[in-house]
Amino acid sequence: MPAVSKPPAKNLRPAEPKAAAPSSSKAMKETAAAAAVVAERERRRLQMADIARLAGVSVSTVSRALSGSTLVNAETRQRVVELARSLNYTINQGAQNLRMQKNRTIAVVVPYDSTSRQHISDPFFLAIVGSIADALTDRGYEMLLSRVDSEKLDSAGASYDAGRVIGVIIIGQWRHHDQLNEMAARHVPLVVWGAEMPQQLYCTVGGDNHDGGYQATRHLIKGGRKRILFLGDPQLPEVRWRHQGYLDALKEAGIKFDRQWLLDVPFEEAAARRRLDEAYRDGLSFDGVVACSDLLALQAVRAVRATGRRVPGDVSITGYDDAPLAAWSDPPLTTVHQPVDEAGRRIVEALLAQVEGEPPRSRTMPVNLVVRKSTVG
Amino acid sequence: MPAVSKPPAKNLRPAEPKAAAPSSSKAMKETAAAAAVVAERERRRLQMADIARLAGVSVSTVSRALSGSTLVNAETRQRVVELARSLNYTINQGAQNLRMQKNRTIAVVVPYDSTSRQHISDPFFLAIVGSIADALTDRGYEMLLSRVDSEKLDSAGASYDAGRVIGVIIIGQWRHHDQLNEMAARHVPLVVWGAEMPQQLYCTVGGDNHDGGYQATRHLIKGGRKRILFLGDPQLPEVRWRHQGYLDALKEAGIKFDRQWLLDVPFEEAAARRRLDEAYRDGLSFDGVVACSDLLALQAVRAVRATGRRVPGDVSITGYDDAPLAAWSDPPLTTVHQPVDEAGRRIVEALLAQVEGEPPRSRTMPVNLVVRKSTVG
DNA sequence: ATGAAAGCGCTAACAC
DNA sequence: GTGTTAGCGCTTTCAT
Repeated sequence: MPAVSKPPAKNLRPAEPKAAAPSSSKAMKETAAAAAVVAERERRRLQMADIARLAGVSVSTVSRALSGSTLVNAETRQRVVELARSLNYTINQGAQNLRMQKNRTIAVVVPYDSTSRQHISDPFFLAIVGSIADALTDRGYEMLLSRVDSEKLDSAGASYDAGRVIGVIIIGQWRHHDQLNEMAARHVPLVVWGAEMPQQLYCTVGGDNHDGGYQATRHLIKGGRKRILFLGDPQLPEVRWRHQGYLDALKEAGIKFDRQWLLDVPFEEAAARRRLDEAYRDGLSFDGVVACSDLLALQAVRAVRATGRRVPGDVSITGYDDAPLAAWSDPPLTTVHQPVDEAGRRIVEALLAQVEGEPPRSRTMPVNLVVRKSTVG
Repeated sequence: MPAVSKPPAKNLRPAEPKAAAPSSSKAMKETAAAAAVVAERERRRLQMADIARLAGVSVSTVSRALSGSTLVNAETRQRVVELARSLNYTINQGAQNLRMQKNRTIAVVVPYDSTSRQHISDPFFLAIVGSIADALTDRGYEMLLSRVDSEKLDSAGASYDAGRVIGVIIIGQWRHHDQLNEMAARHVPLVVWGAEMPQQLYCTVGGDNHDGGYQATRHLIKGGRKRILFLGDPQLPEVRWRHQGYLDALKEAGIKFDRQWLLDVPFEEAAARRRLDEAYRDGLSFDGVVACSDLLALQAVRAVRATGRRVPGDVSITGYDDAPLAAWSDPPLTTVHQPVDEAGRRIVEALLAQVEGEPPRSRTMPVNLVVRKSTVG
């Protein structure tokens, strides 16, 4: 190679020099063993060039061997693969991804709502995360889990813009319809666990909230209840649908809805209890409660019992989600079961479809009422 | 540029050509707007070169501007930053990491044990995952969550070897002491939620299991119980310690342990129930149960009640973990509270210390007994 | 204050 | 069947 065609090599190392390598490339003709020892001593991360040197072949050959290419001699391949194995060498995924323009990582975001304080520790959300993790693992994708302030949801989009992930899953839509729409408009592959809304650009997967609210209410009515409270915050899309189902069930039974029956509490236990106590103090009279989570329902149970009344004797109460707790509580809760296991699969399915370029398709899954002892009928 | 000094450019694109760019570099002097439009139309991911072209500066300048370097003219910086902002451009993290040799992601692995079937959906493990996610987020790290067959735990090490993550957190040690030791011997920064064991190379963070078992048992004894079963599988390190604590409490009270009192069931509900029913059938007589999870305890409650006996009247029962469910169950469980919130912080702390090169330091956190209604005393 | 160019660890087209 | 080399999208030294 004529000297004119290439400037002398310069020292352009990144901050951390990878190794105190001899400066002359000729001095690098060390023996395999020695090189391994050096690499180990320096505690530098092994790389393809090391394997190549040790195996006495070029990096291309190593690359081909490790990818199982038939272009490389079977025996050579064997040797390289075993060498890599024995040294615990694994292809640097970052470099590979960069070169191949591939990526199999999905962001899963659990927003925390500064107002309602229901965050990642919510058992139902955690269960969904688990279910998504399973579905993703099954399909060979990786999951990057993070918490994000729900006011800054778009920071979830940033990890997409940064090429860090190829799609985003958000657990719960809260009040952030607009932010979500914006992300979708930017073509971030996105699936949100929640309820379908009018004028929605993004894709949601969720339970049938209208039917959930309807079934629970209908069940109470069938049990002879006529003054039924609704416990939840209808500002949240999921809750709004449940409330609509509740209203429809009332109407169907010819029961006129009383504004006072709506107890718009956030997903927070203490607030629910306070709100119920207030209702009693205000002389509100009721014989049924449709709550928007199992924990809320149990708070209602406590509030009712605190007045000397009985559940379900005097007041029937339904929960929502069918968390493990619902089956074991006192009383065991009649509750709307959400299909957590299916949820993970559906969410992942919907996301990967978008990654493949298909248009977003929302999906509503059926829910079913599990009747236990917190209601009569 | 003399032709001799450089071979003609060849087409060495990776599989997906990034854009149908004009072949002459002179033709690339498009206007800013046009370029943006093209990039958008091609739906190619924006990159630094695009921003550079649009801003009329070199990529180096863009790089410097975006990193807030003072080496760049304040006004230029402003312009570049705003341009990037308005186009939702974000530095490609993969490329940046590769170049800078940095990485802030941590693998969190929830093994599933094919034998006992307790897997990622276990509420307690999920809660720990949530707690770790919080701690990691707080410190600016990312979390890669995955499930792994506990027989192939070392695949967790692979993502370290691949440079994908800089450390690994494993939730639950199960029976895989040896595999974990191996990983640690390979210097994979590693923290395991579990119990400390003799001859352990890896770092564990966990509750004080001996004390948990001891406190629960002691509480039963104080309540006058003398024939106390232990429900759990002592093959698991955590359970082994709890059992030891149980034995020590018995000995201290001068109660002789009867081999039959050990009901070695895995963390699986159905099995626990079956085992208890068998015990009754075999004529085993007992007045207390120390269970190794809240769910196990509740199964015990059912089994006891199924014989017409009462809890805690005839049999006192303690749980373990203090899951949300324990407070609401029937009866509310006396149980050993595990410090979930602190757990996440401690685990992350221990891991990052290792990443910084410090030697592994295990940590045992205090636990405390929460007395409710499933025991007398 | 800015630009040119090398190289992070890898893959694949091209030459032999 | 194997080696050489360009380049994935960045950062940083060096030169200006």
